[in-house]
Amino acid sequence: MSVVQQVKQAAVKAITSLYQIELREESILVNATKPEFEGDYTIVLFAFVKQIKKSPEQLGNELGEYLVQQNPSLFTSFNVIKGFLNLSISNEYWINFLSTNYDNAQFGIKEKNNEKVMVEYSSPNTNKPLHLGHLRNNFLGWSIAEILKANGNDVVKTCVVNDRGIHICKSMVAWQLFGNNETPETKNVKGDHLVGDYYVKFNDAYKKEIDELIAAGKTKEQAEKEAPIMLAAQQMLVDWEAGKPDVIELWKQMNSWVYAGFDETYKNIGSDFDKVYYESNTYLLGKDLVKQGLEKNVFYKKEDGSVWIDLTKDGLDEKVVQRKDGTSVYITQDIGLAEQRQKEFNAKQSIYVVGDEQNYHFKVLKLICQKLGLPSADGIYHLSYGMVELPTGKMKSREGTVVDADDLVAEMINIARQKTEELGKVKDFTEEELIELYKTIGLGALKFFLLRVDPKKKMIFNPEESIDFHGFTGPFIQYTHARIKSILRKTDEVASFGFQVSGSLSLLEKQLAVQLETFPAIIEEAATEHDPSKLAIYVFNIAQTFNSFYSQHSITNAENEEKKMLRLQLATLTAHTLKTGMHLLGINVPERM
RNA sequence: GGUCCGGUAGCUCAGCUGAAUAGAGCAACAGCCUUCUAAGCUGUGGGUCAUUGGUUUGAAUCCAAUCCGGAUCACCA
Repeated sequence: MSVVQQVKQAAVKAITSLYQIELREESILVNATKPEFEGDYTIVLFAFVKQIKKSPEQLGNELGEYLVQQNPSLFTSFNVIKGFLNLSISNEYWINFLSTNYDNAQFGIKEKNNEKVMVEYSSPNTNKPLHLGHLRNNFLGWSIAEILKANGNDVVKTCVVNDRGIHICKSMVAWQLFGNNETPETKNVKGDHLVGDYYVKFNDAYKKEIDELIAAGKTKEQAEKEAPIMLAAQQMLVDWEAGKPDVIELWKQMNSWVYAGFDETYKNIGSDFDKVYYESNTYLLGKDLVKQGLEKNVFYKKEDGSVWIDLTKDGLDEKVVQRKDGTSVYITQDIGLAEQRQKEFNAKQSIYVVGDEQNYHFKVLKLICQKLGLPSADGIYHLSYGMVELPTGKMKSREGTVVDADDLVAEMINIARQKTEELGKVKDFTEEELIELYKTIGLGALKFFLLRVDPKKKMIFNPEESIDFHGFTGPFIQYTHARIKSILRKTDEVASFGFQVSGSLSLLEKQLAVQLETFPAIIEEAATEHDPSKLAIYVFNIAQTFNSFYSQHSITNAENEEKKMLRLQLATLTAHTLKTGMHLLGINVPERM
């Protein structure tokens, strides 16, 4: 049990027995004591001053006295300042905490609870390569899945590939028109980039045709509708749905190029999935649910045959769920897929990692599923994240302002190489080790940069100012880990030395121990709030505290053997915690750098 | 227009289930490498927490209004 929990429990007991008042543990506010005051944890008394009808000072003194008396192994002393009861936790408690946990590489990871969670993330379109926005999605999705695993859940990672629709047809048409049978092999370019290039070519040609039509006297609207290349794309979609063999073949061909490209990128950035769905297989799902919904009067039919749901009572609008021609819309397949996955996994939570532009969509999806009575409905959670923008505004593929994922990753690795070479600390590394290290650092910097902020906030990425390697960054934490490992490599005493420390802890020794002790609680918080940034901030704080500790205390040349062992334990547990915490963000930590 | 999200140091962000003098990083400035990795550490300066009003013993945090920025409200996905 965590210290904070123990404090709360003890406080509840104390208040009950002193004042005969029943309190819930949650109603007791326990904070870390501010550094300028004496103590480790602080109970804020104002909340129950009224109920108990005593002055905060009196209450604090009575409570403090009782707590110290009843829990001598936990509390050693207390002081009351205004409405704050500051409690000092005993040295023995921290020392005991360290000696029982320091060698546990799994520290912070919870036991399995067999609760199933589905995480859907990445979900790319097959008409263009991944860009910076997708990276935020992938890193978030992967991280939240790992965090939930660490919190005891049984996690299934899924991906829904949008492999059909008008946008794919655009790339196909452009390739037919301008491609000259070009392939990724003949052009020596990744398949997703090749297909993306034709998507751009389509839009260029489309724009040109519109201009020509306008010059010939058409209105802008007419021109947009009548441009031959757009008509060709629309025809291709019709042909695709009709299963026309040559269209299907081209579609399969081009998609296979894209998948080969995606696989390379995913492998590079560390994304993986337990199950991949393709919209070409799932886009017809949900039709039977529309029928059921009509029978249950959840949906209603208009005269023209289209099917709707009225969500005005829920503060939303009316929403179409089936077109008048009987075909389904986007949300219909999401409902169908939700049902299918319910049958497949029976997950308690379904987390959709999707940008905040779809907030409304997911509100509607959850409501509809609830109204249809799908068992998985209440567990639907939209992990909504803000767009990644450039200083100039949003990224626009048509304007060529998109930051390509592969390019960016390569650039980061390149910067990692430059900086590492400048420092010249790894001259004895083999070529393979260097390549590995540059990737670890470059990708670590990028992932940390994208994960350290609250997911729901939009963020600005400035490609001109490259991502920093100092301060609140991935490499800073990696460096701290490497430093510790360097010390531990030089000593193998830790595992064999059974010791008993009796002296007191220095300020920084204790601060580090106190922070390390909260790791399990931080993982739990990140999991319940679906927020990896909590973990990123925590890991940074640990590294910061360790570095201060490191600069003030010698570990291998400590004042005495006891201190040395204590510090080795602190360092070991710090290394484990940094490694685990970074792993949960999808970031590796090197042994040396 | 309706709904939702955001506005905290020059910049990027924590803090937002109310509590002590609002915190980090970057940038600026001043120090610290014959001692475990200086991708580090220490210190200094830097704030009308968008504005106004309210609730409260106590508000960056809760409520209301206003201003600014964004998203969304398709028989698109």
